[in-house]
Amino acid sequence: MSSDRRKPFPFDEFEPRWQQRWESEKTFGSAGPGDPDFDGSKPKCFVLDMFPYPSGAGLHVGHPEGYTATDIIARAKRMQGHNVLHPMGWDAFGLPAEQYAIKTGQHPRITTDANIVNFRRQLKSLGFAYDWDREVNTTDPGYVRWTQWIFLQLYHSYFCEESRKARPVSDLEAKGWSRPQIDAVRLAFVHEAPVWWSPDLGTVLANEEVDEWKAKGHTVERRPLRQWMLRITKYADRLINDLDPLDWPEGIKLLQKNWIGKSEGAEVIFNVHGHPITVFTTRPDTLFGATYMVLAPEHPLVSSISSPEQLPAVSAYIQACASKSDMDRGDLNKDKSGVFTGAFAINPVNNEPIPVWIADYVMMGYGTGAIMAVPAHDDRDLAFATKFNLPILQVVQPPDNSDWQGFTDEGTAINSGFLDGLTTPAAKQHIISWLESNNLGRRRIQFKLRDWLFSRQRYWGEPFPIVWENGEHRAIPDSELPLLQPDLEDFKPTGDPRGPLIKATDWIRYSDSAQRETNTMPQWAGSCWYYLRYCDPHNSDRFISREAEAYWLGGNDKPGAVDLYVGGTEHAVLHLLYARFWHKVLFDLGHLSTPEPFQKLVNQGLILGEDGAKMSKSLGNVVNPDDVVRAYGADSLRLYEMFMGPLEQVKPWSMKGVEGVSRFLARVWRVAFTESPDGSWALNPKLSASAPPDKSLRRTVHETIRKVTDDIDKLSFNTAISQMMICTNAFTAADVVPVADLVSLLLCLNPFAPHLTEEIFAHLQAAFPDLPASQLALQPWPQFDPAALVVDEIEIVVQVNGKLRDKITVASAADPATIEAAALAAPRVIDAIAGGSIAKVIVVPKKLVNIVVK
RNA sequence: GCCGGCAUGGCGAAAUGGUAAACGCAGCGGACUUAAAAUCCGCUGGCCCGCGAGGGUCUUGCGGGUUCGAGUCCCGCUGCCGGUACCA
Repeated sequence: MSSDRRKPFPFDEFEPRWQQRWESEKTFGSAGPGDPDFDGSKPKCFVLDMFPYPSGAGLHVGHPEGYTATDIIARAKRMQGHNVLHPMGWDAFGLPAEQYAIKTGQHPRITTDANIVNFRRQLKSLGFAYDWDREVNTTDPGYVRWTQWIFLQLYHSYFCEESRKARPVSDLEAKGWSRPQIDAVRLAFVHEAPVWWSPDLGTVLANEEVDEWKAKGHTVERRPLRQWMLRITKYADRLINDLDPLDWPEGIKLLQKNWIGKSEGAEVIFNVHGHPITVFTTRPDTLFGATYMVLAPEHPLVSSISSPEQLPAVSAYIQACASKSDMDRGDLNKDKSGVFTGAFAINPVNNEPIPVWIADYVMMGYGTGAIMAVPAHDDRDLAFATKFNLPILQVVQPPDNSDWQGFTDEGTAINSGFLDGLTTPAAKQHIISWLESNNLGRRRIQFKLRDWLFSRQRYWGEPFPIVWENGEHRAIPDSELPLLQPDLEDFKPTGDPRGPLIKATDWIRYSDSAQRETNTMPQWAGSCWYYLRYCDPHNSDRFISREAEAYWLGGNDKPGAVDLYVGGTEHAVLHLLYARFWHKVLFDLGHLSTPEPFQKLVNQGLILGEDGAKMSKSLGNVVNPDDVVRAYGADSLRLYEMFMGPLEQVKPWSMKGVEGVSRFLARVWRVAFTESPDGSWALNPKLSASAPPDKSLRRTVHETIRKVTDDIDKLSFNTAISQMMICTNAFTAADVVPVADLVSLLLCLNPFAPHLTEEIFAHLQAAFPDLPASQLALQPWPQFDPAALVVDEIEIVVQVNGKLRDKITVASAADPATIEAAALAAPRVIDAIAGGSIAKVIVVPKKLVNIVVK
């Protein structure tokens, strides 16, 4: 006895055997341009998983959910005649890997490699049809080289405002631009600004990452540092507009749009004792209602405009804000604070003086760091004005005459001079024209999106291919790529904002007068373009060959390159935004033929623990895929995860459910085999190659082919599996099973449960030599016969006033008049309409009759 | 607060505006077995009527509406989950 539980079918024997065969025969290799077996006549299909972060914990059951879904699509598409690209790789740089290495005291190279070995073993044990020859690892020198090369593409480019595209900075050099002018417009640039610095992680973080690491218990503070930035804000418009033609969940599109945060409004220039101060507002129509102005405490003009009497209070307030951690600012959300500067601004529309305050509810990082406060029609301004007794002046009349105080929607302008009587949108247009013609302001579109903070003070990431000389940066030549990080015994963060690479003195020295940049790139760098590398993973001349790019990523008249991308929602605004940005830059520069990376995106839902709570070590409800494979087999795990419910839905785990699908697979097994008294399996005698056709069985089989084909297309795997269960139950109940029908089911089931179906089919091949010689996975997808679906008679439901009263059976070809007559003649219908008069009869062919009685 | 998503049996769920609950889990009964497991067969939303076959009636979070007909479409709520937050 090898196990405490008797196996319902010998998966533990045949699953590893088939996995070895697929590997040694390279069954799922995909040939692209340049490869020997390439067949360019087949349509391509690029089916992509979000590659995992190889953590020390190994795979959890959430990984195989998305991976099984794409595996089913990839296998089915291959059987349907597509040339399928279905690869896997490792997102192996980054903070968690380095934190793990620090914790275990081992070099991140060692721990990362060990984790990858474990992940690869686990994925292979699930029988995924990956082309393992295309495996990529973001930490491989051959990969790092091209990550750095792409960075240099950004470094050597600027955003051309006329063409709205990235262009090489050499264009600007040709026009005679100076070096500082060019540095000021590069897509990759150096900037000194307040950034998010985490003292205990010893690095800065991107805006998008801050929450994640705070949630893990790390502290984050604001600190001015010189950093590498990527000018993603130039792409804000395109990143919003280009979402439209993508087949993404609307919720994810919205999340990105909100993150980019486009606001249309105006800049208005106020005069404050000779200093022009510009504010940004989305409601220029309320300018007459501005009763005070607020500057961010960090605003550069605060000290110069403050009156001598107010200066001590102002300085104290600025001091207090600076020491306030970000957390405190968030928590004290609604409780407004602020100080009067003693200065007055002149409202340009009516020359009224209004007091200028500073308050931390205005942030330096958004807009101009200054606002005009309209307390009557803005919640925050209202709270502030109420607290500090500032005047509140109505300038918008609500359409329904509701309370104007705190009314923030659109209405009609009042108390607004020349704007009076205009609707909010009309007033906006009018005032903007007025401001522009008087040089007092202009139309302005403002985004929430900030430029991407791209440098980290860490060891485990790609070094920047940059050297510094005489305070000026420059790129190292492509021939020096990849630039690998030096081998450091001690790679721990130092707390020095230059990062741990500062310790590698030999490595830093580039020449007598030039030193290397010591910052490294964030984890996102590698994941921004890995899908491109899969198309041509071993190319040492280019990041991807022109031919491979055109074939795998272009050519289907869609903006998105990858046909299907499946992964979790957690990347909605990080990876998915960054990758789109890089893709667009490479597209602009002529390296790619599509403007978008991912045509169709699907988010798999979270799998919860058996108790309905999120799986976590502390709750002890984590399910390890290895344990499930050991007890039930890979096919059962795959099938269960697809049978649980719709892919996108959040759903709880159930071991009983795994047992249920495992029982189903055992029933399929027993259609093919019967158990001999000695425990061995022999071919089921009810299988027949020459069975007389059984019409109802045949109909079930063809209905199954039809439904499974449709459902796979819709990614509706749970209902496809239901149908295959129905078909299997029909086989179990039948006295004779035609081999061809069983093979049809096996073909349908093969993408879901590849090991079991191949094993059964191999035995059928031995017994029935007429069957095709190849594996199921290499055979064409089954076609259903519409004739087999035709039935002679159908049941029609008869309703009276919408209530089910009787059922009648009619010939399937019966015309509506015949159906109506039969319905009216049904005995229980006659009873139901007795005493009333028939007002109307609705006949829905092949479905129902509804008799309306009065 | 704002923006999304969801709400159907004891549980996971299914249902192009057309028989609500397919399929699976759990439960109940039966066959096989000395017995158990496994397997196979059958039953399984609530209430009411009937010894029974069967029949009636109610039921998709709540309240309205559109329609011959609504789980599905529209309006208004409630609850849960996710995202986001002083973004002017």
